[in-house]
Amino acid sequence: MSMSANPRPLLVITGPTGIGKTDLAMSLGAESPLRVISADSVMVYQHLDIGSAKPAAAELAVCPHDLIDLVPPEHAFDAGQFVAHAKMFIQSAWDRGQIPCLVGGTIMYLKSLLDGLDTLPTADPFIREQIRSKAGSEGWPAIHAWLKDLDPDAADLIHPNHSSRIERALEVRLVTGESICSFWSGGQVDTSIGGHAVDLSVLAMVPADREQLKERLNRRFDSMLERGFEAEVEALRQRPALTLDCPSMRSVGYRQMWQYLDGDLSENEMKDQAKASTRQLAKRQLTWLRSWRADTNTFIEVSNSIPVEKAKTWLSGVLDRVL
RNA sequence: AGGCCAGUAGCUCAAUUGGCAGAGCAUCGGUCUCCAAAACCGGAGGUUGGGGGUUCGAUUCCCUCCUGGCCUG
Repeated sequence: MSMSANPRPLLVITGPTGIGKTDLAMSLGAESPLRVISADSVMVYQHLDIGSAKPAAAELAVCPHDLIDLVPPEHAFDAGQFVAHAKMFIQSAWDRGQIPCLVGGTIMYLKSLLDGLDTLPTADPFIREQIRSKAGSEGWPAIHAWLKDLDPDAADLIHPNHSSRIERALEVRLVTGESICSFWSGGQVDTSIGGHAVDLSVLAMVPADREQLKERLNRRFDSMLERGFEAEVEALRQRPALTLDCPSMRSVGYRQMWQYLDGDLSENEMKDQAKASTRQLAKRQLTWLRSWRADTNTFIEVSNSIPVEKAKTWLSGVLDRVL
């Protein structure tokens, strides 16, 4: 595939949960030929609406989002699937003469797409189930010892308690017979999309005051409850294949509501833990943003209102350059 | 009013016979190559309600005051 001479524009709006990414994208999209593509590991699931802060149907009618409501909640979506779908939607936007704009706070998805993912085998549900059931009876340090036996290089890099990374490394070793380390190219990944180089502009929204963001997140969860979040989870619980082990139900808020409906948490515990998990999510997202592309991203501070004018200035600067 | 119980980290609670005040959660920082709203690692945080006494040494024993809860009248 030959590389196009002219890079094609790709926008990203990211930041911690609840900072106003979606609202800002819709404001910008009203005046420019943007096509919003979600980069959110929870909005991708169907029927996770209130708790994922998904835009309302009326808003989506005005400003369509790709990569929302893509898979049923029983599925395990992952970074690899995100990259494949996102590339397709970005290409489609270009083909229509639109500017694709990734909007979301799942930084690992954005990083996987923009910095590239080495060619590793995809997730294997059967192998994972075997690993997990063994871990359930013997504990993760025992699985780590198993990995150390098969792939000492990978085991040395992974803490004995770090279940997800142990599982992945072991999975790759069992499926391919090779160490996961042997697949790492050290950044020599092709990051073009559909054969086109990407002209990337990232806008990162960060809170001017963390306490203010926390208060907003607390209010947002209360508002979700008022808008029927409990009923949403009740309805999800009617789906036979959906369990607390599914990634969709392990997400912030859904997990705690599920436990509350199971009778494992009191109402106050559910609220407090859901809010705390949301704050921790925002904290981890900010940790990502401090290091990820810290030199190339444009950071704008957000306090009480969404800084639409600043973003418009950023956007017009980008458009002048790329069009 | 009297009696009893309690008061230890932001919260819930440990601390053997008087012997280096700890844990979980929250909080803060970090890690991250296909579950990432996941999983994990690390740090900080205390005049043990106040004051006094005994003791080499008091969260622990004694006195007193304060606060909260329960019981009796």
